[in-house]
Amino acid sequence: MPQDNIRPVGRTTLTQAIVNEITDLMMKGVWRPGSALPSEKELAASFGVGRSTIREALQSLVTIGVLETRAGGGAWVREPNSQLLSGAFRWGLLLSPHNLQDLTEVRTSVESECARLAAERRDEADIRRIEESLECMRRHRADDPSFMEWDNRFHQHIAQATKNEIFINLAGTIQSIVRLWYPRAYRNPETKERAIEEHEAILAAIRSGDPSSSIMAMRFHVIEAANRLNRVLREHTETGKEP
Amino acid sequence: MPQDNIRPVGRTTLTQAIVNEITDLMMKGVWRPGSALPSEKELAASFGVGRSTIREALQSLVTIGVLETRAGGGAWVREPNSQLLSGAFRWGLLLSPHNLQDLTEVRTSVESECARLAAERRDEADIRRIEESLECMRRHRADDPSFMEWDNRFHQHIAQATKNEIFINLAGTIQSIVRLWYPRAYRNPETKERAIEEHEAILAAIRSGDPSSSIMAMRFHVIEAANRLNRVLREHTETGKEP
DNA sequence: ATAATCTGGTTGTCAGACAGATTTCACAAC
DNA sequence: GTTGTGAAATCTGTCTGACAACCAGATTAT
Repeated sequence: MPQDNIRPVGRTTLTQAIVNEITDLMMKGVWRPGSALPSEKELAASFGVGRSTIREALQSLVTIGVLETRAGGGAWVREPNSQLLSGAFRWGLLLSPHNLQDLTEVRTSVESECARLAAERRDEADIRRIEESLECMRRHRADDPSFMEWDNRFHQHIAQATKNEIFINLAGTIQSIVRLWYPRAYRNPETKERAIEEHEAILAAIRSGDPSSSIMAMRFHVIEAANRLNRVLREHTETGKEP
Repeated sequence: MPQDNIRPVGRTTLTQAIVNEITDLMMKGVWRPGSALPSEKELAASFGVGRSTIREALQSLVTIGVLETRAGGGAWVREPNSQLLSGAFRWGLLLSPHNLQDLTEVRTSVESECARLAAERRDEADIRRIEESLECMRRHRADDPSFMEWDNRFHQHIAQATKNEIFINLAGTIQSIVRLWYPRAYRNPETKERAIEEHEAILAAIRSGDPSSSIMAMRFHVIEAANRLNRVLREHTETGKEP
């Protein structure tokens, strides 16, 4: 029997190991959002490492936005707020087309599932919020930043209609990444008109409560949006530089 | 009218300031992917701070995945890859509250999509790895921790067969959360036998390259596994809260 | 009761030290 | 000229100790 799946050769630095330990403990619910971590000295003693190592690990989590520290006041697990999380990743997103394709696949899957659940669970308030977003998109079709903002909210409100916290969070993460890219797509004015049409179809499907047509409408929209973006990127032969 | 907007007061720590400086320089193209950064000592001198501060900043960027360090060899800017994107999802999931039902919904969606893509893209090596995991599950059906470990790898190898790094990471994160609940499900010995049968069906579907039957097999398995777990939890009147 | 002050613990930052890894480079061997 | 070798210089990984700034709660003074 071939030893194909041995160990991923856990060779790593102590600091990164501590980061993993801490995040594991957070996932296990030992430290949940809003609660305080032990002091650096205690952590160092518990893990059997020096304080510098602990500090490097904690600072990593602060930079990512998972923790918050106050000089003299300890470290705290932050409340979930996808906004700030993704802010930390802004600089890394000089995507290659390959990354964009991976992201599109995930987005297609997650958002179409959101659309399905939304069709099954939406209430009056959900529909109203989604409608409003769409209406605002139409009204601001001339103003790119506003348009994108309402486009974003449209998708976010659909996620909220699922009443599933994790989907809401996933969709929020996706939106905040997608948002970094789409200003470029708007160079082509036709983009926005098509987007509005596709959003109308999605809204109609969710309002009628039909899961499978909601999936299809959302799927179509996400894939088409990615195609439009790809076309713009290719035309400008900008090798995907600054956001 | 309340003074809502008085406090920008950007006071921050030196470490975080250095993180911003470095990322700014990277975005300006001073340090491009593949190039090496100055040594920690030089950076400390240039920025006029201590080496610890520089190290905390660099380690943050290593954790995020923007940099790579080699002991004795310096720090390098990494090529942009999907790991950055995966991180965003991972940290988001870490903070969002996870109850079993929400989690099961998300898991069903993500893993069945993985199964679909795996059926379309799997190569010989993928199939072999998945088969091996299943074989090991059979061999360790008496040892709960080992069994769960191989169960985990089975799912992980399916994710790998998608060749989509974001899905691989997302599935892994979900696995590690799910893993917190499942030791309890094994109190019922029948659980493991059923799991093996369901895994066999998934493997067969993926091996035959049939996307839709792969989706169904995975969907069935995830939902059934959740049902079994719920049954155990209810018997023990442990309310389905956090682990 | 309220305000001022003290106090112990905590984070932010620095400096120095040393082990282990890596690169460099001169030098020897073919 | 190319390749292999080994030592030196450099770098990161990690720990320890130190001190200022800071925060929260207890104590004291008004």
